[in-house]
Amino acid sequence: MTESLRNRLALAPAASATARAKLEPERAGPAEREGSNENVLLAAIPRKQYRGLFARLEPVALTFGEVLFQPGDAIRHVYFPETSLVSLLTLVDHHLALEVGMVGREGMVGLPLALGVAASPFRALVQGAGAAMRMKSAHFLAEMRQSPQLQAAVCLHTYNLMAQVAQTAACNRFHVVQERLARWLLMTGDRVRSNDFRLTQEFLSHMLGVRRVGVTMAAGELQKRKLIQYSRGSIRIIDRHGLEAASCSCYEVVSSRRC
Amino acid sequence: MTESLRNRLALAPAASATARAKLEPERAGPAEREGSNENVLLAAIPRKQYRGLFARLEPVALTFGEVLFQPGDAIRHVYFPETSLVSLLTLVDHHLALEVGMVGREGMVGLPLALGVAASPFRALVQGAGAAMRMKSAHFLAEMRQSPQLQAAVCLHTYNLMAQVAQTAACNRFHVVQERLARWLLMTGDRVRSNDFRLTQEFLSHMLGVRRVGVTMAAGELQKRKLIQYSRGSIRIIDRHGLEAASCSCYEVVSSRRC
DNA sequence: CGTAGTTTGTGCGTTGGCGTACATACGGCG
DNA sequence: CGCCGTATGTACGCCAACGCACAAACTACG
Repeated sequence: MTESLRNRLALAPAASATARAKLEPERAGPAEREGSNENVLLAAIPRKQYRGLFARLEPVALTFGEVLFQPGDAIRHVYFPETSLVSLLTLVDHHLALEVGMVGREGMVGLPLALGVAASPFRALVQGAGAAMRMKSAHFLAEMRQSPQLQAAVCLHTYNLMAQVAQTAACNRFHVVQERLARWLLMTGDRVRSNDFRLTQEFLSHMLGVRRVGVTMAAGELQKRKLIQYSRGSIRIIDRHGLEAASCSCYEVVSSRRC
Repeated sequence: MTESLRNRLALAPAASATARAKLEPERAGPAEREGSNENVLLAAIPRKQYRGLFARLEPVALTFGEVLFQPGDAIRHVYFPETSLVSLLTLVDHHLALEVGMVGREGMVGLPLALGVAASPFRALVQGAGAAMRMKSAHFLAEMRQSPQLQAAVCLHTYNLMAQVAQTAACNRFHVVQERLARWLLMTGDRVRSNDFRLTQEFLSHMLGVRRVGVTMAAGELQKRKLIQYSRGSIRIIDRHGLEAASCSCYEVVSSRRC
């Protein structure tokens, strides 16, 4: 049964329609497109160039559970999350998925294109609904050629992502579920800049690559320690400092690299 | 005891002097620098440019156990392995190391420099003694600016490395030691283009992030199944096909990406 | 308001790997 | 040749997580 559930999620990872509809719909509006919610990579582009660029950027509202790429898919658009959050998953044995990185407003989805490869090795799954900008692949490549600032920002993001993926690898190897869960919640909280989000334990189990029951017990323990609070698909961080203490050192390692 | 051993290796991962000396010394000579042993990235540079480049390339013999970078170290040189093999390790909790990628003649060590960051997040540990070319960081950056071909090759390698790290992450999460050991041996064999190499189980345990005893048992099983043969620091693959069957699917996933 | 579907909780037995300790075997060096 | 350091093998208790099964609670919708 667990197996079949995993299978379902791996092949059609969208949540149920009802679950989708209620996930932070108010964040998806294009109203907040400006200001500090702007994507960091786009912000790196000088304002003069940006004016021309703007015509090629298309605001999109990403919905929870949406899959932007599957491994091997041709990359037609690149995405620049603003208030949204995208998970990068590695698939293995055709039915298991593991999150290896997350991309928010500090990065982009479709990075391989910048490296000259038109296919992603990951599944890109929208994990936090919200706003993003997107651009056709050809346009993005043209912009890259024109803007050294964009190139530099993309390179830095590539470096950070690589470091994040590697740290996640080690973390998954050495740390127990509870620590990893705490880290995941903190990192997600950082990126969506909010302390509560809507996620089921089932979903979390696929991110962390463990059984759903494992999440239940880890989350139960964290709740008992008054660090988080949750019920039926919503989780709230109520003691950020405590949660940092409960998480493994990987959290500060990754988040301190933020530059 | 295990702890203290790990500690020792983490802080001073060089093997004993005797172990070092005997590890494939004949491969380190600069004699084979030419031809199909050449590094793939360097090979991407057109021969005209290469002539000028050559003056800035310095042949070096990498010895087993040598550490090229520690995490956070400034990158002074970049390395282009030819017959040598370098492991990239993520350190965690100050005493545990885990291999997240390996770089042979298909890549370079010091990649972050190409991304505009002068520090590596990894430890780079020479895992297969042999020849390499190296270049001062400043020279490498200059070459990058001059040669679009080199840029493209480096980008492709970045992509491949990212995919490899991610696959390793998932592999470490889902597969048992025996499968991972088989995969590791195959990947190493591919890169040094040989079926036997000199490595202790202790060393392997740090690559795979498991106890030495775990390696003993996994290797014992593989030997019982006539796939490998080993004794006192040397391992030989005697049935490549069988070993592929015994390894997890990650091997073919990663090695098929080779392009 | 009740029912169906989703989400969370609990309870097994099993297992792969951990930490530790100690025993054996090999091989280079005096 | 014999010794000592290094490498490998074996053993034991332990635990986190596994796979599976089913119970309980909540919510949305008819």
